[in-house]
Amino acid sequence: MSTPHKVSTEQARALNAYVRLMRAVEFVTRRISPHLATHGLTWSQFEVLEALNQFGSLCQNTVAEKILKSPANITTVIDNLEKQKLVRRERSAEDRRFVTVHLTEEGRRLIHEACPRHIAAIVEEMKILSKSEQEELSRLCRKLELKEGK
Amino acid sequence: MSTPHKVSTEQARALNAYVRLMRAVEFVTRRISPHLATHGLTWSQFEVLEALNQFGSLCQNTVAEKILKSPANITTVIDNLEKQKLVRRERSAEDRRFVTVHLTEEGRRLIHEACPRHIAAIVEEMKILSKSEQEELSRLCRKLELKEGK
DNA sequence: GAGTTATAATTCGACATCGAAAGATTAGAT
DNA sequence: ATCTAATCTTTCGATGTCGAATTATAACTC
Repeated sequence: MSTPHKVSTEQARALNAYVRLMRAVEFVTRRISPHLATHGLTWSQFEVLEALNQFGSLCQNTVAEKILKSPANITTVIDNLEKQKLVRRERSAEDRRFVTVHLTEEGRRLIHEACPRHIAAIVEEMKILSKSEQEELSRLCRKLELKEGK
Repeated sequence: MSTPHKVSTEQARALNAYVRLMRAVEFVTRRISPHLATHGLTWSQFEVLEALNQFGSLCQNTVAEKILKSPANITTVIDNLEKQKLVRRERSAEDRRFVTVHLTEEGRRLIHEACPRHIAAIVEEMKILSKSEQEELSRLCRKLELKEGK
């Protein structure tokens, strides 16, 4: 984004930080992703399984919140996970609008196998940063995420 | 990614930094994106137009490198831009394997209109961080991006 | 209890994304 | 000159992504 438009020094600094941020995520993601492919999982599928493993069975709306995706999207991801028999849908008895999603035994086995490797891959990526650098990165990113001043 | 798996303190710190990083990008992107929609552009379409505006006409392979996407993907994005008459394809005369992509007048006009707003939106997001924080973020992200030690 | 409003999930259409395979073209080797 | 390898683009199939409209259900109001 270092554009031909005239920008002040301050704007250039902000833009540079932004571009670096985007590129870092792009490259880190690219290096981590292959680990998931070996388990036959896409990124979103992994995130859904992980959320179910961590929080227990959830309704689809909650899954969407956890992995920061739209409900419409969750439907298709769950569809594909169900085809692979990694999760099971269950229409709630009390309120029939809700669909609760459960891990199957198969799904639980897979995520228990994939998760440690995934964590290891992430740690491997981040350890290029020192302890204090990791903490500083967390702090800065949290500020960007919240940005309530907006 | 704070998982139920046992992780050491060091792993937890690395994971936390990673999750913060991902979420920050997710939220910042979400807040910036609406600006593009007002110009009828998707994220990728904008990136392609911007690359052409910045570097001049490029062949598709180069566009793919600039915006960090696969060549297969570029084909469809350019297809959609061409439908809107924002870019023009031209088979290279010297080496007919290459397709050079040019901005049309329409495309140039649009990107000149959209770019400043986009930059403003980014600056608005990043200015929650101080000068030195922006610089530190750039430095940390650059380290993550390169990570040649791998 | 009938009508309104709210919420959960799905469907639909458009676009993005990638890997793999295919097609076209060039460059290099012999 | 011909064969081979490399390179650029496209096509194909699968998945993901979203907003908007739709369906099903529940809760609320009067």
